[in-house]
Amino acid sequence: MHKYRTHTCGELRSENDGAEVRLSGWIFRKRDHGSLLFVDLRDHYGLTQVVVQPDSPFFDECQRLRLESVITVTGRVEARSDETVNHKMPTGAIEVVAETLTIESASEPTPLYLAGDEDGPEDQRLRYRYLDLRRERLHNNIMLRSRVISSIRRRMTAHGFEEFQTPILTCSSPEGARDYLVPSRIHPGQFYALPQAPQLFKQLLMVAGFDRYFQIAPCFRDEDARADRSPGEFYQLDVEMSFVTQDELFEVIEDVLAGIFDEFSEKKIAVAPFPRIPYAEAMVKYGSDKPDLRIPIEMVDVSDIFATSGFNAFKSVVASGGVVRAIPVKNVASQPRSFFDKLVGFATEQGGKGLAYLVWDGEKVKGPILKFLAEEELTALVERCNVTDQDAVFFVSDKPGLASSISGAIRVKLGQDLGLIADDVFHFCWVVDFPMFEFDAETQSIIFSHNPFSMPQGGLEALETKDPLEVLAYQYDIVCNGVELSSGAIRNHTPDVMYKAFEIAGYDPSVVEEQFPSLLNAFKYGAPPHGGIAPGIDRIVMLLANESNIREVIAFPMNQRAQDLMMGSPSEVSIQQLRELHLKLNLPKKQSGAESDGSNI
RNA sequence: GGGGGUGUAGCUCAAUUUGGUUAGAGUCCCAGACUGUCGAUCUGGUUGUUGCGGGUUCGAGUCCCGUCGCUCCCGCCA
Repeated sequence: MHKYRTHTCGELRSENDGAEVRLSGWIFRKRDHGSLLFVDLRDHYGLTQVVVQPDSPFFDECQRLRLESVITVTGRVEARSDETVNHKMPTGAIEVVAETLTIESASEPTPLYLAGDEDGPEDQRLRYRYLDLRRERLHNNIMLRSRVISSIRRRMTAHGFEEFQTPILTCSSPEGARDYLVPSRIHPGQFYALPQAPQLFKQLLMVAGFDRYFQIAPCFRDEDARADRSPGEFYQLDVEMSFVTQDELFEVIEDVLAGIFDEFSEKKIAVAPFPRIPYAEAMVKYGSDKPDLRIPIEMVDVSDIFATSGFNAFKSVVASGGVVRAIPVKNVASQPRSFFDKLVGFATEQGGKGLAYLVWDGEKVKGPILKFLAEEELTALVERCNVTDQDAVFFVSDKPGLASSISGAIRVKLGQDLGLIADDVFHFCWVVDFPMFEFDAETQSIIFSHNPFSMPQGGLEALETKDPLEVLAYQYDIVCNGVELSSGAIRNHTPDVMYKAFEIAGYDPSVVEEQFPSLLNAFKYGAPPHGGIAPGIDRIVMLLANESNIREVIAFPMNQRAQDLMMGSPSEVSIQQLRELHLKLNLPKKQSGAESDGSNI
């Protein structure tokens, strides 16, 4: 008989009745009847009830054992009598009557209670992550993650992709987020950087002729956390393809993602091809470049109708380059006054100057701005917004950018408050045709709006002849239920277009040569047209696991302040280590309090 | 860097309007009882710098100021 187990704790059924078996696992729960003891033994695979009889020599010992102790039990499988079958457990038809018991590892009382549904405090959960991971929900999330990644590998390989590794110690790049730096011992004063993404390497692999690349790639960015953004590091399904058009790439990614979501979720998935929404249209219709298409509300521009109206507040905004966006909502005429007032308050919180609205209630139209509108303007609004009885239309008027973000926030809020967001569906879409450049109000200059490596639509000619702010890029995002899963692009693979694009963004050719020497040089020796994308693995698993915080799908996450409470990182290092690295600390003056938790480093 | 929420026993939470005796309950833990439970049950018991520091007051968990932790958001995230 195997030293530890003949079966797992999720395995035994009534067919095993009478078998002599051995199980090992953790004591999940105990029910102590004084002269009869039930132990629910748990391992990775499940739970099995073990019965300890009063005449067992180890009865007292087992009684004293605390929950979460690890034991090995040898005994006989017995089918339970009809009244004692537990239908809630897969192994509920049997139990194991213990004949011998070995204590592998006794447990102290645990700082987290593992047999309940309630989460403990976040810092305790992180500090004792190995205990939290024993709980079913988290345990399942991590297994889901493993299976998703394994399925991704199968699917990518089936599509003809090869998996690569790229360096973790690389060099700092001038664009993007803050880098994590690693000092060099051999080269005093010089640093490696951890890659924010393997962007340059994957493009160089295309130049090297490998054709179809993928990697489950760790990415490191020193940026602050959000609920859906783990600080420090995260994983991408990094993809790059040669000789590919945008549509071909979409087809591959749609197949992989739809396949994954179909395999690992019961929710409905909008079938491929996913809708393709131009960026400019998304900003008007949904007020966002990551629209949640589950919300059945679409905004419309009504600037022209108000431009000539008697409502001076809006009229003047339009006259000075602003817009008016209408948010039509079905069946809200019977909502109380407070519903409308609260929404006006919300609009102000979002930075709006206010929120106008009209309500169609039977024969009557109501609303604070009604008196400013002529009959034909009202008719035009009804037509433009597809208004029917009992509908309301909200109006936001501001500069285009603000109007989009405010109306977008209102759209999401309405979706939530009115319960319009179906939670049994994954609604994917592509947002395409992002602008190549944008105007930076702060520096009063033109900057890259996404990344400088995208191919401008129309190529060199577009860059040379069009208004830079009108040039679109082969730059796209894939979005699911309002979550941005990834950006991607067809890349610019020619030096002359690269020089020109950087010139428009105010960079001298020498700057391009200095900052991206590897890519630029590589492109001088024959580079294939190529493009790619890099969906976030953590976010995909988060959606599939129905979790609202990304920590719930990461085995060992950091807290919001980028600390690993379990390992105690980041931490101080010895003077000797610093000396070898030619570093001298220059710590901030203000050392707070006696509390020494390393947080002021 | 800024804004919001929160902090009471190991854990989950309570403590009445504007502040009033020795800060309670469940769970965990400890002891005892119990042969069919499955979140076992029953009896008894231990557990507190009310995050920390200061202030107002005859009196502070409660009010004020500061500070710290956790968290959500903004900034940031090619």
